[in-house]
Amino acid sequence: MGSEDLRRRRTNVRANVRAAPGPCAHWNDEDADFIREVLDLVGDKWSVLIIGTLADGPVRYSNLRDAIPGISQRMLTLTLKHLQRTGLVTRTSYPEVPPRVEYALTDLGRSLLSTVLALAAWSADHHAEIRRHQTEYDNATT
Amino acid sequence: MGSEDLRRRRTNVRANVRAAPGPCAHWNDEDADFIREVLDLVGDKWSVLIIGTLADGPVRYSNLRDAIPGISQRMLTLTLKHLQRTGLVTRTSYPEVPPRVEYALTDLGRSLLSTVLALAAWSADHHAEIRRHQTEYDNATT
DNA sequence: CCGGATCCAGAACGATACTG
DNA sequence: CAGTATCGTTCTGGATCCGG
Repeated sequence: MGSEDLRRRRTNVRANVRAAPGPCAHWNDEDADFIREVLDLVGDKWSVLIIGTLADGPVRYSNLRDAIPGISQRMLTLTLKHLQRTGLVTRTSYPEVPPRVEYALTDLGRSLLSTVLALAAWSADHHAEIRRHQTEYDNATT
Repeated sequence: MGSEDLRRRRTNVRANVRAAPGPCAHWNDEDADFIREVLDLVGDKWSVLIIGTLADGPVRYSNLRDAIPGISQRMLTLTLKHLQRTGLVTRTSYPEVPPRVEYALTDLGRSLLSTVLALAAWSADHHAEIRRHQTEYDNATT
């Protein structure tokens, strides 16, 4: 693993003693760290897809792989580990033959799901407007 | 192609092949694309910080740079362009000497701010629990 | 004062092959 | 079935220098 070792992903960048003015009125510097941790967690390519797929109940590894088009086994495993480490999903392996492993959302994961759904709703509501701005911007700069 | 596909999907009950599985019960594949666009936009290292800093009103470039500790000029410029392209912020340059440029949130940007605040609240509420899970996971795997 | 341009290290991601 | 190992590519972000 080495460079992708999970526990070293967020090497702490503390020792920030507020030399600068508060960046924002809605959160302080410490809160900013928290939200960035969550965005690092959820802002990657697959996390929200996996969380959404687990919304209805436990799902097996291969079902996840099939349900999420385009994901590689590597990223599925990696992201699941990541989500498991932060306590959003649980992994349960049943000692059978053939092996069976189920992943499920924890209560914490479900609570995040609801706020992610708000973001999804915003995306659906405004994607047309976003597209309009984008093409407008692109035309203005060419 | 339509009716043939439909027939095939119906007869796939025997095989364990979910022909075109929606990945999630809460959004379809197209919605998944939208939310990923928004996450790509907002999930980077600086976007939310900038949005938060602009929450109270227009801010000049150099004030942004000072208010956001650790950001490089390159990333500030880049991220601002990105946000401007999607219509979340506006850029207004005043033809003065010395030059002055102000950035401000659009209505779209403010609407996103409110949903981002929900995520920030979730982060603040659960960061302790997350930390606990992380150390627990790390201890279990060593 | 407000950037643009360039270079570069490291991280994220994907493809493929292999294993208990 | 459910992963791990390894390699290669692409992308991100920081440092630095330059320009209007």
